[in-house]
Amino acid sequence: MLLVNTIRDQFDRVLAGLEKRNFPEAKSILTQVIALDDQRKASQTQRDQLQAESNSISKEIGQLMRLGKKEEAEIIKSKTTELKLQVKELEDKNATAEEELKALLYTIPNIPHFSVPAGKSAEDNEVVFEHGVIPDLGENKVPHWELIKSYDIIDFDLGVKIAGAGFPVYKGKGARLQRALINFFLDEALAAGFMEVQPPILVNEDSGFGTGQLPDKEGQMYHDAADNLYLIPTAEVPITNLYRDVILSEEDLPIKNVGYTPCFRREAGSWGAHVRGLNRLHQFDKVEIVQITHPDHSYRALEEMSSYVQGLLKKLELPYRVLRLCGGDMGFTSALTYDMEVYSAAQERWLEVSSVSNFETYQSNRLKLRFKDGDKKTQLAHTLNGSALALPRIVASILENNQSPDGIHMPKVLHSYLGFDKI
RNA sequence: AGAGGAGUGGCAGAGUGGUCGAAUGCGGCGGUCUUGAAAACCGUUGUACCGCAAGGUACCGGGGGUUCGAAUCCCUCCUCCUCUGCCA
Repeated sequence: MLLVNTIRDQFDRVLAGLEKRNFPEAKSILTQVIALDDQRKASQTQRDQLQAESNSISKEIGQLMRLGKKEEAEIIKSKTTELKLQVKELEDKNATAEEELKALLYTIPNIPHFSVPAGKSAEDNEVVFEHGVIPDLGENKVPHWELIKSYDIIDFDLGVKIAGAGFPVYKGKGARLQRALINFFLDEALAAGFMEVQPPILVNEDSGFGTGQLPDKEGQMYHDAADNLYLIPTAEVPITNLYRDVILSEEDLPIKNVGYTPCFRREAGSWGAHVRGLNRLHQFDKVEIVQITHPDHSYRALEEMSSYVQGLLKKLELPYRVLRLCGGDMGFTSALTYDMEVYSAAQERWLEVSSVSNFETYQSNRLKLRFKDGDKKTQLAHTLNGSALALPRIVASILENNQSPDGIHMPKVLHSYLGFDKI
């Protein structure tokens, strides 16, 4: 969430940013935030004053008691009754203001970076780079949902039987392809200086709030009510929360973590056309990279992460393009997001396989993720993350783009991981 | 899962109702001394909020309560340790 001080000090910039996102009633909400914060400050100052008075009376009573002057102590005791009532009242007022303030701040998305284009929907995203040649499959192109059937490598019906729609079962070479991709992605990330972590895939409420999935995306996550835990929609949640309530030292930065996890998304209400086969699932595998950086270096880190992900796509020999998301299409918590899309030659469409974002201090403010700078002052760090990569659509694209009469050829870089070169 | 014990500052560890934000030791930082280093000695060393500042307030696992006053008493939740049970 945004810092109230940012809203105060850079009101116009914040307002302009929210307008770029088409955030409604921005001005009135920002004004409300400041008013609530003023209220909060006023009631706290008052409370603190009265509490100070009450504290000093208590000390006095303590001294009188020690001297054995019980009667005098009794007399001034009565002075505190009124104070206590007032303090209680102000505390309630303060708590209410704080709650309202927080609730309001939760509704405000991050401020877009200046380079983010204005726009309402995915159509306004800006293509910043394209690479590779789109294969021409001619008349014989077969979509991946048919390929997986004819080669018997991914079984949706079996998944329905044991779990439900959107939970595929990978079999034989299909399963081995999953494992190969995961290992390939992890090895690449290790070579690029990321430290591997294996986090829990169930997280508590605090973690959900820390990275911003809660409160607004509650319905997107599977929830275990018995223990109040959430199945993670992405490894971003547990990995970034590793650093919740942490004060790092400047030398620790940048922190670079990578983790493989399954991801779970309810995708409530988002089924329809274009979601056949592997295009959208309730459970899928993803390798995620996370960075925690000094505020001065976060955009450099974002570019690094973007080229790192592009490097993976090049090694997999997939045609791809990079989009800079527009204000209207960007995630709630992000300041700047690049989406990487691969071309799926039988579906004849671009599929998002990675999303690389800089959250600046939006997450770290919620997470209380800070570092001590050179002047020994604590300040909020910047958090970033990106998929590197999400598997299903990569698989879809590999299958479709490399199909041929004699089978599906695997990208060279995977051969040693797979133990075969063709399906 | 049951029984018992315990959670205090970066770490170790004292403190069981009142000048306790918290002794002491270690570590860290600054300094004296030294050719340099070590040792010794002196000083300093948590976080957040309000305030221009002085200063004030809050925090001793989380939350709630008792009290004029809570690290200390009560309730509740969480976590860890030991024993018993169960189990990949």
